[in-house]
Amino acid sequence: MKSIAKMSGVSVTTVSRVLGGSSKVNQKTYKRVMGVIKKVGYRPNALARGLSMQKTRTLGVILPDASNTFFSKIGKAIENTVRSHGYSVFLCDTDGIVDNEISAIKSLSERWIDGIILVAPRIDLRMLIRFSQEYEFYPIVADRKVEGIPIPAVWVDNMGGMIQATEYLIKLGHKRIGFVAGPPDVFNAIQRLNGYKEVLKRYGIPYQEKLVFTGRFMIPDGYAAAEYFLSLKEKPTAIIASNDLMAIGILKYLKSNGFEIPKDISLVGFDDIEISEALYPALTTVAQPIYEIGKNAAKMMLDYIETGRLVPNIVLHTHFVVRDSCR
Amino acid sequence: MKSIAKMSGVSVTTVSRVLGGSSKVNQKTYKRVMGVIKKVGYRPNALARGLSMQKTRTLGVILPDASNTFFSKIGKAIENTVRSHGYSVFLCDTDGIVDNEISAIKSLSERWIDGIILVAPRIDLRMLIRFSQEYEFYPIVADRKVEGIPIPAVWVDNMGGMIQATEYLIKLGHKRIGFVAGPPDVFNAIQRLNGYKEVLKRYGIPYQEKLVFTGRFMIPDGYAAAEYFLSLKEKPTAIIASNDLMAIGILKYLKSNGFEIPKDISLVGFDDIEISEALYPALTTVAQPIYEIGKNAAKMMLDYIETGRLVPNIVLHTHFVVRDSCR
DNA sequence: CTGTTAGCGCTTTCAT
DNA sequence: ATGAAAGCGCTAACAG
Repeated sequence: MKSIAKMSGVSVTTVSRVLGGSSKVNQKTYKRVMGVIKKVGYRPNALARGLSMQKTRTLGVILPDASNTFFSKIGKAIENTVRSHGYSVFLCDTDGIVDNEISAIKSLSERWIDGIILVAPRIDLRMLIRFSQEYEFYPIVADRKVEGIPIPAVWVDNMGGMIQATEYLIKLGHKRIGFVAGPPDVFNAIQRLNGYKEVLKRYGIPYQEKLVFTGRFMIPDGYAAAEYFLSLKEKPTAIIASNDLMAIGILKYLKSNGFEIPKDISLVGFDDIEISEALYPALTTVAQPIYEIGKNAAKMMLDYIETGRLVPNIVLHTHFVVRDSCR
Repeated sequence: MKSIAKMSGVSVTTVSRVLGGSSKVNQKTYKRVMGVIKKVGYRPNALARGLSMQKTRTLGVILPDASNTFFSKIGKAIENTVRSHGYSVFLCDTDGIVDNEISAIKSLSERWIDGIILVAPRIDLRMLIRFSQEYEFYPIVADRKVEGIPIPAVWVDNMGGMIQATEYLIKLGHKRIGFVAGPPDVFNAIQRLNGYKEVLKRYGIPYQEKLVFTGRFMIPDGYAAAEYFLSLKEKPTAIIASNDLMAIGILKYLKSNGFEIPKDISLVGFDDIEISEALYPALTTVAQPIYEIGKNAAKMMLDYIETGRLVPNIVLHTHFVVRDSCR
């Protein structure tokens, strides 16, 4: 910067102003300086700028599992919408481990990122708020319901989605519905289970523990769940998986063991990831507005940073996608 | 830092030395200062440190599509292996567009990252080398063959993998094999097509353009490909997809149109992503060492940065996974 | 409209 | 073993 100041015969300040698009610069000097900048191919030093401005135009995104399409799509959505506003994104993968979330927050804060978007975090939110104050970043929570805590959040009505799915099955005549739950420490997993329970209650069907199998949202868990359900004396006539990945595992087990879907057993998933439609039979599932989650979280962050004021929460809704895996 | 210097009655320099783990510091002062650091919960400012040291302990990773498990797994592998060495990772998604790759490089270089790992980049490598010199970062290329250009790279023998797949089909008795290619500007896509052609030649089977359909590596492309192949007068008895995602699309089309696999038509994929095994029939495919690609790229980068010297290329190999989609 | 000057928080000679 | 001071590249008052 110093050199380009020299080359164009002005002070560094003026160069800085040209770079910053300040209005207080003579048209002619502006052009001259800009010319030199272009010619030399000068690139500003974001570190120095950040150090000086106390702002980095960089955001952190913390994901439980970047190799899961559901989350990576959210990450992608965030990056896309934020980039057009001149922000860059730091991505951290935590494998769903709280300690990793915490160290990600710390590491991010050392880099003076302006804000952190936590996707489906498991961290205690009071702790998060403490960190955000101590390290001075704007927090946003995505894909987890937040209540009574001043952190802007966007989430999906998981319970409502599961209610719809369960109800659909019951109306189809199913009474014994197996449920593959997610990890009990994941808020969304609980919500989905609650949706299932709620519908059973409404329809006067007793809730049975043995019809619930708990997994960790991965394909093999679904496989194991199906194996378990089919070992039962009274086998379920339908199975709901708390996410599509586990539904895929179920599908796999059923088909390799000679069961036909939906003839012998009905199956419902949750998420509507891309492959679900391509499965055979195409999976009936609860579609989440995946991209929207990320996009909204990003927008909220931009807003939050801009205004410095808490932005209102956003609740998105699922929609039930009927395909060919139930009857 | 200043305040903790004051609190422990030493100079900033000493604090800096304590933080940096310098040996030239009295045991007692070390402990005293460390105590204060811990108590205050001090966090270093990575920006200032970076500015001063001209090193940020941060790497950039540029991916064509972060929402594709294949790439996000690679990204995850990189982050995992690099994190234990104190490095953080900036992830950029380019949607496979060269211009985005270039702006990602620029944006990353402004942040003074120490190195950039480009995964399956489409950029002209001479240009990359120019950038790396101009902006002073260490480049590593992953998942693309690099020859005659001084950029360390790790890639997979795509052609060899496809040769194996094609040969397998031919030995099964197939003569009319449809091939779903990837984008012609993607190096790996060309390599895979070449593998296919090579085997045809070896076995004296004439190469026919109409048996090749070009897609963009996504599920719908496979669907379209299958539709195309089955509209042919002489339909292929087997189809090879250049990646598993497209194979899934093919599977979908075939099954929804009453074709049985492998009875009516055989199918082979490429990549061996997680779902491929869970499909029905389980997909016979060419497995890539996905995690290894990322891990090796990361290690090479660490090495490169450490020694400042070019590290040798690494060529990984596929292995053919026979499952149930061929006969 | 433009330049001077003082930091931003940290590392690193160079003295002591 | 410790400290003073310069400097990394940039922005932001404050003067002019």
